[in-house]
Amino acid sequence: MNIGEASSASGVSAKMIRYYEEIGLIRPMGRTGNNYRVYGQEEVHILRFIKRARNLGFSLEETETLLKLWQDKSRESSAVKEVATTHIGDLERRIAEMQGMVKTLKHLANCCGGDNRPNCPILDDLAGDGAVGDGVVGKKIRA
Amino acid sequence: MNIGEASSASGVSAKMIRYYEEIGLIRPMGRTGNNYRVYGQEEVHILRFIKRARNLGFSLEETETLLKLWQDKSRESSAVKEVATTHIGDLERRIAEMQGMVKTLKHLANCCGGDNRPNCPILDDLAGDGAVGDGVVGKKIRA
DNA sequence: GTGGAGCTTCCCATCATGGGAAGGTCAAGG
DNA sequence: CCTTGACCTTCCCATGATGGGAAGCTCCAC
Repeated sequence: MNIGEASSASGVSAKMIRYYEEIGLIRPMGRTGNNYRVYGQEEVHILRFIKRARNLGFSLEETETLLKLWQDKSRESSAVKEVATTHIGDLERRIAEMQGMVKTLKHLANCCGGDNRPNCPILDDLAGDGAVGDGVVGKKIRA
Repeated sequence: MNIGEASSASGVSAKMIRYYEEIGLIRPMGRTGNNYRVYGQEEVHILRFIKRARNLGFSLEETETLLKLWQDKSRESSAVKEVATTHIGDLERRIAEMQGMVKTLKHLANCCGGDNRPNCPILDDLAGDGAVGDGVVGKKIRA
């Protein structure tokens, strides 16, 4: 199987497969005489594992940890659970931040007529003349 | 006022102030004889506007739009409202995606004993042997 | 006059991904 | 046999927003 086939079989772009190899997330693949990478079912399986972990929002670093745990027969499932629960915490913190932003924005948008008059509470608030407060919704956009 | 003072008055790092100038988000500042940038209250005000928009999760591009609308006396507040509501939609989509991830992860973590036995439903699911489905929680991590 | 704090520009790193160029290779069809 | 097009290879660059740090200048206080 060439990289293109492995790509469509796993849902990971060829570009990313090469990148994952480059950063050591997956082992360098064997090559044919024409220097093409060769993949088998095993590799597709690994790539789909990675794809799913990424879909769940794990970083590549976390994915690497999970991948090693997956391939380690003697691993402790508590280690995996810890990675997962830490990640849940991260996600929930980011969700809460974003919900704060939405709440503030909705409040402002509700107060904003949206008509042709230049008065706009959204801009007034951003300019700091309003009373909604200075950055109360969260300091960091991304955790 | 030098850049350091403007930075602490606005909450925007000196590095970022220079960057905003470089990408044209703010006008190039006048310089003193020693080539130091000089800032006044007006500029601090603008920087705080930017800071607040960033805190609300607006991208720099959106912030630029808002900034122009803010400085345009003849703007229509409907334009501002549109930027805000679009942004609310973006945020809500991302929140929903993340909530899907959290739900799936919590389900998996609940099923995972977290003890020393190597059986782990989280890894089983990531490996694609489980029944939870293939990436149902959202294709893209970031919108 | 000296030390340290602050300013300048310039380059590099992050994280994950995509775009694209330049060149090799293979298969099919004229 | 030769062309065409699809595929592969490596290499460099870009994103978005931010930080780190080096090298060199200036300014102020002591």
